[in-house]
Amino acid sequence: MLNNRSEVDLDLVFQALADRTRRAIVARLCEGPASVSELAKPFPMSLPAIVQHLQVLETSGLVSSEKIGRVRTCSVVPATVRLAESWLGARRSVGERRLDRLEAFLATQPEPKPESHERPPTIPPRSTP
Amino acid sequence: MLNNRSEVDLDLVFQALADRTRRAIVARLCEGPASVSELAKPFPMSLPAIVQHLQVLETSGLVSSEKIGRVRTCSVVPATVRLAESWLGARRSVGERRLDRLEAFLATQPEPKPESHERPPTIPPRSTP
DNA sequence: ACGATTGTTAAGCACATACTTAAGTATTCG
DNA sequence: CGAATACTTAAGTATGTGCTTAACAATCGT
Repeated sequence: MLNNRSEVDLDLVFQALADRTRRAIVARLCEGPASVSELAKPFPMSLPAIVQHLQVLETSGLVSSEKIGRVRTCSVVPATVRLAESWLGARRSVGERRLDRLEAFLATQPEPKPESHERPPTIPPRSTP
Repeated sequence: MLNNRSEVDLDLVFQALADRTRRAIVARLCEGPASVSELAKPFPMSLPAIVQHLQVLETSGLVSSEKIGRVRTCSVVPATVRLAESWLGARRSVGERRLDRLEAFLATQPEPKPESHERPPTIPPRSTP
């Protein structure tokens, strides 16, 4: 039902967030609503490019906008930010459950041989053969 | 500094998450490590396609893997999941600060008697959950 | 009414993505 | 050894993305 819809939405939401410019726009809108040209000002690209980014953001549901007169005012949609955040939170909590189980297991072991468990992302794990 | 690097990483992380199949792989790996063909089993696509998805995930830092013998074992990298989550959390908290400010402002308004026919606020005081 | 401001639409281009099939490489097992 | 297993690599293809420039509204101040 809404599971399917959420999945579709998440595609669009994460896709929208997968761009530095769009993340900057979202960050800016979190400080308060802004017009299109106001949003465009910091970026070294054409205004139509920004409009396209805004379309992506609006299609994803991260941003909403309303045009009054000749100025379109954009705002962030917190619920959508929360949607993405909660997907990640759900994954993390599962991982932590697992980590808890691992720790519980290690607590039963007599020799606490320290192993690194958190590495920087791009560095491959040390092989322990 | 590391800000720049984080931004670059976030591009890759959100891009990696912007695909239903890859999110399902991450979700599966949050339950525990798995081999490539084990990961491929639920999906109606070729094994090379899954390998390509895994490369995207590994490049993003969301997944790490190690090959032992002929089987490659993949695991999730919780720190990277947290990286994405915390970016969203930071945005959300800014938005909530704003909402707090709005609510504080509304609290200072003595008479909610609407005698002006100004355009009513487009965003209601309390957001829908 | 005129011109400046603010945004929109359309077309096009270079490059990236999500697959496919086909063929190859190790590694394990009988 | 030889066959099955578990990937890996390469090449091709269709579609999507992130821009650009050019031309076109609509609205506002004077």
